[in-house]
Amino acid sequence: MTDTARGTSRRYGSRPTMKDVAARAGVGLKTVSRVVNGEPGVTPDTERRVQDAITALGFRRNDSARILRKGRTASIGLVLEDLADPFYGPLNRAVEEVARDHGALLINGSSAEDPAREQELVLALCARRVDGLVIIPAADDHRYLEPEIAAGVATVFVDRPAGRIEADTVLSDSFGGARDAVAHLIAHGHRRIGFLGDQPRIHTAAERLRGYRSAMAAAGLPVDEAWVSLGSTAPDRVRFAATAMLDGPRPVTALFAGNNRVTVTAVRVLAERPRPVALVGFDDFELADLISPAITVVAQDAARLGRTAATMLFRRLDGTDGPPRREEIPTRLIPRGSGELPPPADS
Amino acid sequence: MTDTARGTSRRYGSRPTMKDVAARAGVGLKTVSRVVNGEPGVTPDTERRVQDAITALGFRRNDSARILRKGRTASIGLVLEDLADPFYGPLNRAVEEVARDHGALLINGSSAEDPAREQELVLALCARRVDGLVIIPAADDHRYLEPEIAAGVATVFVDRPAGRIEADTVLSDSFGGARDAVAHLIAHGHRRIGFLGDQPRIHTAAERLRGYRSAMAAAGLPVDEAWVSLGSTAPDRVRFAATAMLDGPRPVTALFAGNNRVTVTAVRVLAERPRPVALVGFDDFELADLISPAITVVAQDAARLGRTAATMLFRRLDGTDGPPRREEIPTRLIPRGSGELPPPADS
DNA sequence: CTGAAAGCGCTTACAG
DNA sequence: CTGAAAGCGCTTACAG
Repeated sequence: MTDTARGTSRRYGSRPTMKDVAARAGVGLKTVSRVVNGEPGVTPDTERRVQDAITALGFRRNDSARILRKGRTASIGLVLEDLADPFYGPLNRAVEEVARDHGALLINGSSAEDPAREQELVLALCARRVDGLVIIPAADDHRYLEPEIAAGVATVFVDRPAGRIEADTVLSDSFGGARDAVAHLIAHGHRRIGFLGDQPRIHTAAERLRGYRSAMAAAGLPVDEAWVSLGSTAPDRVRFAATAMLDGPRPVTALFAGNNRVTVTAVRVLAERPRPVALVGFDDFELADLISPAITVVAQDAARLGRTAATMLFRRLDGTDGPPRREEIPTRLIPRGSGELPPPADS
Repeated sequence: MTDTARGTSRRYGSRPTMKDVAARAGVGLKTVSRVVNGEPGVTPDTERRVQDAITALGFRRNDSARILRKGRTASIGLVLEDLADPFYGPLNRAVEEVARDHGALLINGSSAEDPAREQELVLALCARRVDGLVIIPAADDHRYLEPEIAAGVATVFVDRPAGRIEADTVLSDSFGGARDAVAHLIAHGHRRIGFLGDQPRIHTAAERLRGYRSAMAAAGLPVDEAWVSLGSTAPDRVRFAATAMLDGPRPVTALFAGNNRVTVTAVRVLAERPRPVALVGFDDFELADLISPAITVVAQDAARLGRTAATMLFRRLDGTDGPPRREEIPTRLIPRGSGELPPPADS
């Protein structure tokens, strides 16, 4: 009886619609819509009949259809470098929480640090008509987003700035954090300090290098270019670069590692060496305090980066106008031991 | 001129549609659809006119509308406990990669270990008509999913089994891994071994406890119930429980920690104590080898869990029928030092 | 309080 | 090769 009322529509994979519910309850489509959406103007009796039909048929409103009609999709996209990178976990979670507070779902994906893949993913999200985007960019040219932004897709860049367009941005203070880290090493007596950084086309890597140079210059210390190595964070490359600095003609007595992955490899390299070398790493990581010596770091507040970006996004969606904004999140130096090691007496 | 052709539809926030493109190119709607979807049967000249209109208007196909008509949404949902937990990062990424290979987007969210929130999130995803779901369950009753599964939503549970329904499932071998860990400690001379586990209603926690008991029994060792503590993974609770076992009337000489968060706290507790205590942790974690002593772990292959689950999901979507399947992913004991410490001579 | 008609932006099935 | 009509499952605007 139930099935017949809906014709053949009970076959596996198909779902009842409001039309089916209306037919079963013996009411109009709009009345079902009213009940489903809790709108007023339905008698208790009618409402109950509709509710019964909903339960009997296992109806669940198709939000895709609703979205098509309403305009807003109540979903936002988050594009980051790698969902598996622990640094982005708290950021991801923070964006999710803000989205949830605004009743939105979160679609996310990894760019794998590939500009083409970033663009493909971002445009796929735009085709799905996400209301907004939070992007940790891999590309350095985002002009491809201009038509989308003009069409109303709110966009906020986090962790790294947008390339060749003006957009809302939330960044950590990479320059200041790096400067503080190197100044800290200098204050502990170091004069030859190595910088192990990420690829120079990445904004944060460039900023951290700038902070390194600024601190060295402020202390009147010359920088031997053999002490600066930027490139992939692949362990082999970092290991090679660190070893070259430590065993070169003018060996460094301290290392500043430009991000968490570099720090991890640096820790491994230093653990194998007979004499201690000072180390400060950009980015905090779990158990940094349990390694011996405990690792001094410049900590970023990844959750706050995400929260700030998502909040900015929803503010735009709520109608806040005005020119693109840039917010900077401070970093914090956490001394734990490795950054307070003195240079060797004979250096 | 361009704007006039589309009437007022160029206002901020609105987007051109195929109808707009058709009008501008002077062709029918269906011809635009053909060009946009690369279907055959369009003369090069017509195609060029349509392409020009697309470019001029900044048209991007609305995939939400397309989805409504086509049935499949080309998106899947992933519900896990906490996007910020590093254990789930590789799983998340693996699911994303498989989804991407199948042209699907990934919507994900955290249940925060709250059954109500899991259900709310899962049903929201069903309302969006995701094609399938990968769920790391927080709830222990999933009958709420029965109508959805009957309606064709493919569902795979990972890391923990579904509650009170039959469903495809991918699990790590928690029992075997725990048994191996405890047997390893026994082989190194321990007879009084503590188990620090997660909440007993979590399946993996129960399985690991079962593995602990099995290994003790197999070696003919009695278990003092003061050596078993299950509960929240909050550091304070774990610290309290570990301390009680270590300082009790029959002090343990070794600890088996039931997951990564427990292990981290256990490491901290042991680092503060004068004499070494053996430790094996379930779940590997970064830098476990750099702590002193390096931490012996039972490693799960989280990426493989995710890959297997997502592959199973798309196989169902591709039409594979048959009863629910269960796959078990082996674990691997990695001796690094902490699990090979002998008991104290006077024990 | 209730419902029929039109429309969101596409695709499907069909006819020329 | 091309396009008009119907429909996916909802909501909006309106009329009774």
